[in-house]
Amino acid sequence: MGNLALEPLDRPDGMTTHEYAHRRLRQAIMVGSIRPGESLTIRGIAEAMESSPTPVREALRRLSSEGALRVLDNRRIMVPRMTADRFSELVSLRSVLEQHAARRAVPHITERRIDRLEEIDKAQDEAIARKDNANALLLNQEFHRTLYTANPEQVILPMVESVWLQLGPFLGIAMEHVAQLYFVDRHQEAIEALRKRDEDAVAAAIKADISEGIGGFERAAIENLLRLAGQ
Amino acid sequence: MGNLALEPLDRPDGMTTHEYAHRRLRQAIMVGSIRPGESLTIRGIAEAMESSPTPVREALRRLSSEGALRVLDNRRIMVPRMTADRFSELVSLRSVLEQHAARRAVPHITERRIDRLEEIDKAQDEAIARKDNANALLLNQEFHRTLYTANPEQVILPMVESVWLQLGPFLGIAMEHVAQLYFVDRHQEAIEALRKRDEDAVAAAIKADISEGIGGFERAAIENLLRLAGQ
DNA sequence: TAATTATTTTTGTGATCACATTTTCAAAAT
DNA sequence: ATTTTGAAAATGTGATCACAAAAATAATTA
Repeated sequence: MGNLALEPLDRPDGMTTHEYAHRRLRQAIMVGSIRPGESLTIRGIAEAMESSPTPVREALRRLSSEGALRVLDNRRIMVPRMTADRFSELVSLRSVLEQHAARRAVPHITERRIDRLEEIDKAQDEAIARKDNANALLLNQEFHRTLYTANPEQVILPMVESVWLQLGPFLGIAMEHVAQLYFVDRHQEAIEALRKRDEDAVAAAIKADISEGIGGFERAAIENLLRLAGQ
Repeated sequence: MGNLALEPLDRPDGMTTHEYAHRRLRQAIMVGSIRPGESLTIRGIAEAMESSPTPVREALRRLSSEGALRVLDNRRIMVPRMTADRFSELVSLRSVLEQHAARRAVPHITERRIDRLEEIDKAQDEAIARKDNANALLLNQEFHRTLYTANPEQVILPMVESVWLQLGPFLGIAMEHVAQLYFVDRHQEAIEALRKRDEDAVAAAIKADISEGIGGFERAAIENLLRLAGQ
């Protein structure tokens, strides 16, 4: 045990150990680098990041509250297994949640922020062009996050990120078994709608972006992927 | 410090200390018995429930991930202050989230469960009749929870409960300053719609239940209440 | 050989301690 | 009287330890 693939993240000083552990585990899960079903041990993680059980446990509690981890009756902790049903539940929730977040952002959006969205989208296109899946995924997230945080009163974003976190492991599996991820980009549509402050059009663009993106996986394809991954 | 109004909850044996602390704090926040802005100390809570810092800290981490608590830069922990903007953000999110949860529950609902909903609603009506606000609130929550958990794949409920948790402190304030809470009951409508398996009608009933219930507070009334409570 | 039991190891949990930071409160200075 | 400075107390944090439960391994039995 102990061979946990946690790439060391840079740690701004002043960051507490439990916060660092949280970030590192979170990222690992989000990118799908911890296999669902594999059980995590507190001591194992503590050793892997050269700290002690106390802060690691705090990080694990947070992640389980965020839906990223599940605590079994045996008190074992693991990344939840994905099923086709859960997947479709998560995707439909993501769609509803992000459409709403987008709508609530529109009244607060500034031209400067729209320009920033434009830049992020361009960077994402470049990442896609050079087949850099991982960075394309991150830039896609940043696009959405930048849009939603236009709203200064942020109660939705943590929930959106929770959904991303829960979908992460599946993306990891997909990236392992599918040579090239198919990226949809409705971002230009969203940007145009934003410039017009057209809430309905923005929501429509986000909805399309999600349903044609991660929502585009057919049920059969999902079950196939999960079977391939031995889930 | 120290005099924390935490009514002792019964603790099933086998329940861990941090879980117990989580439950107890959660309930206290949900009912609004911890004043927003008041800062919580780990040692204070530990002392109040006769345990030690370690499990309390885990409980606090979970609660902050659930949006019930906020960790300041000074590392102080408090129940977030409510503002009119945040309130309206939370209510609109609640509406969207619960409409969706209701829709996704409809295909899985059984007659038995609808009967159960009927019973809960009756109990709530009785609680309202005898002006038992606290229990009416709890029964209302149970009604909604019972509806949404018809869906076996539950990814939405934690988020719904997070919203409840964030609205809790405001309800506490409202109950202090308003003699009698005005309860709306669109539950019968929801039940009838459920018997017909009519998703749109169910969602409409839930939407009305929320917008006429907690959503019915006028902005001016909210600001007034918050001012009265010294927020 | 397969199943059962016993032993050993691993693991989660919570209390305690030491340390650094922050807060609080009193004394001194302006 | 107000601000500034200093000491004391309180607080968050993380490492360590002891204990109980669980899992893994070895030994025994059928």
